[in-house]
Amino acid sequence: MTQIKHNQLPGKTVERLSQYRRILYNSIREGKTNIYSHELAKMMNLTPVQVRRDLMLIGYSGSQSKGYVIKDLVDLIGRIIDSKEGQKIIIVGMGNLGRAITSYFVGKREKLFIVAAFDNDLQKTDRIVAGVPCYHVNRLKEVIEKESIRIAVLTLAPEATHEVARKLLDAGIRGILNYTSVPLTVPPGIYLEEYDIVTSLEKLAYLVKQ
Amino acid sequence: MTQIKHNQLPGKTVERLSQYRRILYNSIREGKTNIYSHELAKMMNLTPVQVRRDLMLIGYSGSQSKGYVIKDLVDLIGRIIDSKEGQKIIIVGMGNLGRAITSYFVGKREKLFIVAAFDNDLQKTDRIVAGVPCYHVNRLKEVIEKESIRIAVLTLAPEATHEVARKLLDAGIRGILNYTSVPLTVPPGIYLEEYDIVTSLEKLAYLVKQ
DNA sequence: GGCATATTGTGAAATTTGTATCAACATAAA
DNA sequence: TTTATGTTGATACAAATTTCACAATATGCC
Repeated sequence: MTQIKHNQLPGKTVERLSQYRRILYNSIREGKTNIYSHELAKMMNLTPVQVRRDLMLIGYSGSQSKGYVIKDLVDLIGRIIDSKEGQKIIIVGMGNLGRAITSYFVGKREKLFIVAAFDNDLQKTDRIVAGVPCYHVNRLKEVIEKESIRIAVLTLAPEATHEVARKLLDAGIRGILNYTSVPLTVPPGIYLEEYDIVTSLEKLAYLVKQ
Repeated sequence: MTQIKHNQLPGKTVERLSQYRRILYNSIREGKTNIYSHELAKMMNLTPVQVRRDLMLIGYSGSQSKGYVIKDLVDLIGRIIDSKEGQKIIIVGMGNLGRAITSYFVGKREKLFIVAAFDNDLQKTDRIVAGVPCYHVNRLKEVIEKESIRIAVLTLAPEATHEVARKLLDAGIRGILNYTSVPLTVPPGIYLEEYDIVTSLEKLAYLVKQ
């Protein structure tokens, strides 16, 4: 097997790899075994060059006649993105959004597990919500440490965000996906992704207005 | 008032403007009237230069002694992002995610209105869901045209995505925010934003793994 | 006034991200 | 065998975005 060098893939490439793989899963299901860059590009709404560039970066080679072998490519993307034992994830804040994300996500990926949820509402805690055990937030550290959890999704009320984030880092969380409307700051070595629905809608509104 | 030239602001700048405004609302609530670039930068997790650059692009000037006048800045961002009469938005797909987004969003912005939702489940249609009237999808075109709706949020099952997108464009939708896991292609002049939770999580997992 | 300090605004450089071009090569058909 | 076609891989180029560096200027203090 080719020696892979993917020490520092561009962020956008990583995102596209995730999406390539999802599309390729579908292609496999349809019985396809090989795929050309222009086919994949069309399905992803990209240029063929960009597809080939991404695959070049992860050191995968196709053949001029048959294109890329889907199964090999999926496996390689898996070795790059997934960790062997899988990653555990927690959801903090089991309001509408937290529950929606949880039930949407559960079982979607082989190597990513939502193993716990947290809330400060006693109505929700100490029971199964959307298929996941929901604990009171004051047990964050305990559960994170016991289960060696590294990734947290924040879907809680704005007021509590900063305090919870601090506790998460203290407990050993290394990556945060922040869906609250409160921008966070994290120390070096901690990874943060932020996404806000309102911002996306306002951007669209701006574009449509033109 | 300064003549504004914002024909074609960079996409990233538009996103940040939306976020500046949200933060500035809070600052106003706390009684602040002026703000320096480095203060805003710190709250947003950016560099002061980037803040000043963005404000330069929208033609807003501050003073060396007092920084920026928050109220003026908020107003200016509003004139750039918002349209005077506001923009109407529909949600297509009232599953968990659709309902969560709707109830999260309702009332969040003065100039953005979720005016209708659609689903193909008769259990959900012709009633108020999360504060918004929910119609059957076969009434998409009718409602969109009657209400002059330009923006749609897609939170439906993957299978139906392509067909629904086609209908939306046919009915006159100009901007789509796609939360399904199916990449879309749209003709020129139509704006598309795509976001996928799984991709964000996989990216985080990749980063944390390093 | 004169000096130290702090802030804005901006041209230019650097970085990141995406695109165009083309040589090399495999296949199929003449 | 030769030619036409189509694809990959790679280099060069272009566009978008961020950061650097610093002039210009306002304020407060001596």
